[in-house]
Amino acid sequence: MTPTPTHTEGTETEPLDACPALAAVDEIGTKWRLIVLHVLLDGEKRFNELEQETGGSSSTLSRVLKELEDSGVVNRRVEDRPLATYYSLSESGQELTPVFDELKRWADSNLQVSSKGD
Amino acid sequence: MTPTPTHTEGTETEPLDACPALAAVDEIGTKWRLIVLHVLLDGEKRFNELEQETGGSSSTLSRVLKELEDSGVVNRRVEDRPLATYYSLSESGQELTPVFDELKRWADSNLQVSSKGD
DNA sequence: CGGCATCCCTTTTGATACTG
DNA sequence: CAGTATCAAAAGGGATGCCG
Repeated sequence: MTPTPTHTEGTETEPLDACPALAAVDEIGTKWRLIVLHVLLDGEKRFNELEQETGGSSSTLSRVLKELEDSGVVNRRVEDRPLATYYSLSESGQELTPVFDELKRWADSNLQVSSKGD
Repeated sequence: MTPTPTHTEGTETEPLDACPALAAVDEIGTKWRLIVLHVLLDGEKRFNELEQETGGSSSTLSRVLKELEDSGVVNRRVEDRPLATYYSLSESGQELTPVFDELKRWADSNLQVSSKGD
């Protein structure tokens, strides 16, 4: 039965990008972007620090950081004095906090940190 | 995959594996997993429907579905009568709702469906 | 130190074809 | 319809080296 599925809008085109959530997934839904974003939630970091805290290589960081900058979620600030580059979350980037907050909550409830007593 | 944080555990600056959010990213933080999860949030779907609604190929769906089942976020149900397989979110999977809800909210506020024509 | 280019290996994804 | 296997292509990611 159910010849009339209410969810079938009859759209032949994949409205994947038409859905805000999917659009978001497309923008930040990759492992490294999420990792970098998460680290940045802690505050402004230098390229150097990101490498260490994320465990990613410079090439990877360089790429992801640029993607994130392009997406407008990350801000880059160059300091002349000590001559250092600082990365931080932009306004929209910081608004991702609740997302990570819920993710963390979910993980805490449904995932187990497993045996970390190694 | 598996970032394998082989960094020096001597510092407490990179508790990547100790962070639940990162563990979650590791479990569901991939494009296809997020897409499938999102579609499943709409309700129980057949393999067939998932292929069309996600736009993924059978091999990709098959793989991702299995990963999700393995993670315990997706449940598989085989119906004998019409002989059909139904996929749905498990308890933990459904608890991802707030995550996607926040993600959608973020996208709606910070992302714009913008120019999708060109 | 920040960042990029290059080389190269690994993972992901898709097409296609085939089976139950 | 559901699901798998194989193969080839693409993207991801790391190591190294180099330059500002």
